[in-house]
Amino acid sequence: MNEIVAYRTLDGDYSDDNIQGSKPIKKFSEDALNIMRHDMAHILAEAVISLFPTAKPTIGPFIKNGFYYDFDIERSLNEEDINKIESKMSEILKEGRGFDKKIISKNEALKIFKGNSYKIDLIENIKDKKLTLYEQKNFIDLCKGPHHQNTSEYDAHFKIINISGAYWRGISTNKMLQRIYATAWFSKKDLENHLKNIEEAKERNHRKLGTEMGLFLLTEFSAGNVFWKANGLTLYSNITNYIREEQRKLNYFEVKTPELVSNELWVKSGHWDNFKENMFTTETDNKTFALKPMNCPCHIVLFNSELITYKDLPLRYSEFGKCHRYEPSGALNGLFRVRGFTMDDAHIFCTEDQIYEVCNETSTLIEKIYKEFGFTKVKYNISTRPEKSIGSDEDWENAEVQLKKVLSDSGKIFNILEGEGAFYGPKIEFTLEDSLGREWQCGTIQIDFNLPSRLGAKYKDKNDDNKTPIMIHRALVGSLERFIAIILENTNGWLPLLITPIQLAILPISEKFADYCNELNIKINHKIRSIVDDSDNKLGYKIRSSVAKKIPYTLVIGEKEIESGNFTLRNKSGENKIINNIESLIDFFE
RNA sequence: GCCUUCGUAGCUCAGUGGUAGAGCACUUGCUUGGUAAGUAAGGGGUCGGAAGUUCAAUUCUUCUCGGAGGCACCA
Repeated sequence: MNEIVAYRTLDGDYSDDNIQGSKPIKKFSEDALNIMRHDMAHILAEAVISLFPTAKPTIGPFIKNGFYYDFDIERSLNEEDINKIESKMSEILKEGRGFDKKIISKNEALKIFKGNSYKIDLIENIKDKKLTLYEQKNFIDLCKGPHHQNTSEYDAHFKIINISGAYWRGISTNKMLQRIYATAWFSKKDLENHLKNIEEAKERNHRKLGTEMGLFLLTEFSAGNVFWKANGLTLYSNITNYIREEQRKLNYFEVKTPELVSNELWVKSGHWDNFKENMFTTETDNKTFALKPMNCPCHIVLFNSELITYKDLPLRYSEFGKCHRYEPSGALNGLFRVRGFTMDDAHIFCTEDQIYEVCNETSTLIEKIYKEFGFTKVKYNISTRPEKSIGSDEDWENAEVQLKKVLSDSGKIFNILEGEGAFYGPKIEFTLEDSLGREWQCGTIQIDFNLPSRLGAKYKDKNDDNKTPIMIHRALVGSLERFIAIILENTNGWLPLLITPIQLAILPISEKFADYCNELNIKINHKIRSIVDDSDNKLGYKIRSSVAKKIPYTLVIGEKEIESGNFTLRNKSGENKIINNIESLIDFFE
């Protein structure tokens, strides 16, 4: 039997043809899995067509963990339909299907797909004169392939995951189609494992953890805005305090600027023209105000209020700035995407020559903070000059070279996203990977050649001439709200000791020891975020309850401890550590 | 914003065209217990909101608000 499924070309595409430089794709490899998933998309399409003969198939690629197929179907599919489709797919697989490749002309293709306007659209947009079809027993699809010869070459284990809407060609003015998402694997075990991972991710959902740990509330009274509870605010403050200390070491000036700002500033900055639709506005005293969607113009207002000389540069303004952006209702997503969020923002004013120094210190800071909060896998992207941009060639060239140098000097491997920079300057983006393998773009360093001159920022150089500074926008974790969600899901609520809202639960074995515990709590709670559970419950119950609240340590206090003066510190897994006195206990948490 | 779907007690969720139920939590009593649920009793809900159909709506219909999963969007 043939052990080669298809080929992988030099540019990474899959192909049936062994073009020069291609690598063979072996059976059951990762690439073969993708091809199998694409096979399954065709099987799905056959199943759907057999159950809904008027349905028009459109496109159906493989994706991470599975595949989808978009259909135009007269009525919307329900749970029952899904079950039927799954059964039908199983039937088809039992019979087995071969995928026969046919090369035909455009005209022939137009004839074959004449009832399907979507396929016609695709065919008309294909440049080649010849195109390929893959034909199976009861279904034929326009498809560049490749496919396995026959489904009998493997066991496919699949499951339909969900149905959703998706615009034809991804354009929101086009018709919305029905997208069927499914997952597929070569073994039952892989499938089950994947389904288990989905369950695991649900268990770790930050909304669930937020409720269990008493962190925050999301309510209809302000969709997209967070009500922080005491524990959540403790967490939030612990993060900002840590960042604040680190910034202080780097000579930042922390500032606070208004949330409500006259549109005069937004008109000047250009935000009014470009982003008015995404800003919350209000009319008061016949003037228009907007909630700030970002902090930069406000920081330039501060910069302009003083006489700044070259001796003051680099000048670093930081702000935990509360920003508001109107996000479409469908975009809101727990703490991940909100309408009111706090940026750990800073704007650093400097000269061209200082770009390297500033970006280097910022990059180091970002690394340090990610590490402290438990993220060690970081990816780096540099986005370069787009077609539509402002600023001189020299400025762009200089800035891009310096950004690249910052990363390469510290031994980082990075991607270059050509032309992906903002119109006002290039940027570095920091993406971290969490324990479930998901990636989150958090930190960013952006050079700005535009806004300082637009808002008239000036400093005096050595010759007493007015110069326009370069401004560097910089965020470390990005939105604090979003970062808290990421860190919660990454740790499943077992937050780093530094930031966890409650570090220690003191558990008296019985009421008799409650006073001792409360006194102990008073002695330590200026250094340790501790609570006493003096409820009338048994020890086992109290332990269970503190574990459920994700409190990392407990101290069990009974006759033994009081007599010996020792403390037994229990961690979440039930391991004990003997501590001799209060000082050592405090040291442990510091 | 669009598609699908959901909204019942503090939390997780059952259920019904005749105004509701469980577990956990909570309160009280008993229990004073040594490492993940001791025990009994009790309180608690305009069934997201509005309108409509009906003798009767939490249940059906429409609108609206909010959530979830996607799509689009994300300076």
